[in-house]
Amino acid sequence: MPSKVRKVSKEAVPARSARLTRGRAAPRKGAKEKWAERRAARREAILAAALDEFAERGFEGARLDDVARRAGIAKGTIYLYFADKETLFQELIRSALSPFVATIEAARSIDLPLRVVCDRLAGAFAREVLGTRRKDIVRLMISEGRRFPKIAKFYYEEVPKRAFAAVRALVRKGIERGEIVDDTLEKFPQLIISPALVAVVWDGLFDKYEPLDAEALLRAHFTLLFKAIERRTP
Amino acid sequence: MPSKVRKVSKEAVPARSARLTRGRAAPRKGAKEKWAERRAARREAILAAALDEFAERGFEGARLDDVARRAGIAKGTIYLYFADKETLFQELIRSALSPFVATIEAARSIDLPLRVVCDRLAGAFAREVLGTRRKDIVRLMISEGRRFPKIAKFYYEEVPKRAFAAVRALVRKGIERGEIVDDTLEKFPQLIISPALVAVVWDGLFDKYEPLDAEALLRAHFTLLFKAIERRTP
DNA sequence: TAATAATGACTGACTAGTCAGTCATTATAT
DNA sequence: ATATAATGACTGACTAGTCAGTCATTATTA
Repeated sequence: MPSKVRKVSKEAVPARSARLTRGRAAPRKGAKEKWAERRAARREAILAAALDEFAERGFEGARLDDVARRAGIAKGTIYLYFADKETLFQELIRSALSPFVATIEAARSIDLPLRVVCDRLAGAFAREVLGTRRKDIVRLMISEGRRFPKIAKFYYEEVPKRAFAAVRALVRKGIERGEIVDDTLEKFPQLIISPALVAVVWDGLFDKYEPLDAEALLRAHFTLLFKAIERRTP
Repeated sequence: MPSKVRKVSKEAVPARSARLTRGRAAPRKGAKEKWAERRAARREAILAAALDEFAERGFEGARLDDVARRAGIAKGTIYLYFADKETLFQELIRSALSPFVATIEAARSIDLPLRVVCDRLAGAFAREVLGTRRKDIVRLMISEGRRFPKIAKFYYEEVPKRAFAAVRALVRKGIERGEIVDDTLEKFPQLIISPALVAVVWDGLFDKYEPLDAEALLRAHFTLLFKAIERRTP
């Protein structure tokens, strides 16, 4: 860890981003719900700043002073929205996961050839995870998960458990339709996503030394995989 | 992070494991080299303690007071062997890697059918990495690597770069021999090891909720993989 | 006894979390 | 409409505690 003297990181500071001051002409709306909206917006701002900070320094290394600076607020304000550092971290993971789970559940019921579903998922993963801050969430889980059993459990229930249930359902359907003949993936659904994990880890660790085309990797993976499992048509 | 008050962790303290005091009757040996030996042994003890501590708490979370306690020495002693915390971490990775690299290099020149080599490597990985503290080194690299570019680069040069060179050599040999017909793995050697990475990450993160038989996973992986790439014998 | 190794109390920089006080906004009274 | 009061979001200086790294002292060895 660059034990350098810590830079005072003025970065990304939208200089005192003002209080929760309304900017737009007030539409028909009770004062109460306007405040609720503003609180929600500020909460989001803190979470966004926290993602930057935690992704950059890890849980222990992250400083709430810097989260506050990134969000353009005072440190005390964070504690009006989150009980403590750990709760902030937990809520960060939780909030990032909820939209993702929906995507997973949706995949279960797609009614297309398995091969097509897989190719679409590969694209979606490259676009929606590797191409966004979500990859940082995955990385944070990998890096910090062991030290936060509660969060790890929550993550397990929300992501791999659901994702693997979806994989199993899709594989079963593929077998019933006669598209594929091998049920290994029902036993080890991990085998379908493992190159995706490699892509997440590789990126930002070795990418500088040997760039990796994640989407091509996933495509190659599925090409090999389907050669192995699909009905042979010689 | 269990923000509990930090337990004073008396754990694993081999109660004052004595100074560098010789225990055994002195054999024929110059005083100089005896000292060198003892220094080396103490160095190892510190590194072992450091592995425990870093693996448990991560780089930022690790306390050198605890490393010292685990090693049964005083904190100041650590500084007689390592310049600072970061150097200790770096040397930990470095020392754990050197024996491992030899294994990788050895694999290149094995002269057996590719399938057999792969099965052996799967077993070796399960035994020598997943079954030992080495998996903690891999995990540490995954977790902390981004924050230590120098160490990440070193790791890259010593492990994936060499390992993938070996994979490429083996694949080429397999093709020349007519054992396999697909060169995807030359382009993406990551595909051969990705389930191993999954196994490392899964273990100690989700293992409690859904145990994973790593060796079975790797065997299933190679079975599928070879179905896809080996010469078809219908 | 001299030289070297080890110790552990200590320092100083750093940070999670607190809280008394400020001030923009909203509600109420005139 | 204007003045006054109430609200509660926000602030930032402060506390209490942590921990990497130092060094004067003590122990061991030759």
